[in-house]
Amino acid sequence: MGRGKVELDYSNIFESVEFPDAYKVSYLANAIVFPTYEDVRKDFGLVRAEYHLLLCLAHYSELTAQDVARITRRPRNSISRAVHRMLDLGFLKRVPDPSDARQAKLQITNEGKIMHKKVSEYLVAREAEIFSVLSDSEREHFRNLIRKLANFASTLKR
Amino acid sequence: MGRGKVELDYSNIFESVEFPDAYKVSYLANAIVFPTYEDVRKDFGLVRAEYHLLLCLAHYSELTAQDVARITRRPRNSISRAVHRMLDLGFLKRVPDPSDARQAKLQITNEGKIMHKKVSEYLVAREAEIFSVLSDSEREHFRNLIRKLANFASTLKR
DNA sequence: ACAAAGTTGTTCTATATGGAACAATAATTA
DNA sequence: TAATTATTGTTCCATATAGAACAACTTTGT
Repeated sequence: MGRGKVELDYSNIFESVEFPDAYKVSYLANAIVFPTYEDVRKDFGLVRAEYHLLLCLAHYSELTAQDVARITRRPRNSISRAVHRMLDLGFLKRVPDPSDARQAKLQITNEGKIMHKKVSEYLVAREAEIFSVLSDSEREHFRNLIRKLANFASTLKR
Repeated sequence: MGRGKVELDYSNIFESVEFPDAYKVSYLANAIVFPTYEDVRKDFGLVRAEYHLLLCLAHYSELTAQDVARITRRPRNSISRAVHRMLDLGFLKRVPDPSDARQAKLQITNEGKIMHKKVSEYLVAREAEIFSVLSDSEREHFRNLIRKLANFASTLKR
């Protein structure tokens, strides 16, 4: 008896940690959000900032790089790098802003929209999978709560 | 009129995106979770895997590096690197496992506990700040829902 | 009108990170 | 027992990422 390996319960820490709610949000980020970015990189060849660009410009018809940095809370230089690659890939086009020579307006191309559609379909499916553990009414509650949290987060200084 | 810059509503995308729930979880990760790791790095000198080690060993008296990798879902090599640094810093001690020469049992030292306490206090305060937007009953609901999601995430293959 | 301060996008650099391959050991199977 | 397969911890390497500094330009304040 007692010779075999003791199987650790790896989820004890969910309850015993000093900041259990924040810990589980962080855990979800590590377990789901970042692996998902990794999947997008492997399957579609886009790193995080690149996909963020695509996503933003699929939802706002015209943005500057700075806008995207603010929307996604990424550093400007990451977005800058991503813009060049997305231009090269033909997923974005860029037109100088005549009213402000510092900046340029970005738009998504048709190729970009096609890529966005492909990635989105993957992400929609992944969302469905993750949230399948919640009932409809639970999911409705979660939606409202996460909205509050996200809206609050969006007011935090960067 | 109409000459000034138009102020963009950066949170439109919260509702218009194809995967609004997952997007907001991801947004929280980018807006809060990762900046928090960054704060811990700057203020306490510990990178993510290093703090994860400390956290795990503050809650389980003895773990292998592999255990920590599984608990936190970090790659083994990140943990391995972190173990060496934490040993150097005197926050951990390591004893070979006589029953399995491949692995070693890790434990937190008193210095490690002190550091853990400092970082935890910071994270507890941060948690309180973030969740201050929810009422007590909302937070209670959120706690239950995020627990379900985290438990589900913990069953996903890595 | 002029100087000072702020903004945009960029490059350079340092570092955190993850994948792949590896040696040592243990477990499994023939 | 011998051979194969799996596991642990590690090193090496490639890359994603963020900070700092910068030039060009715009806005603000005097």
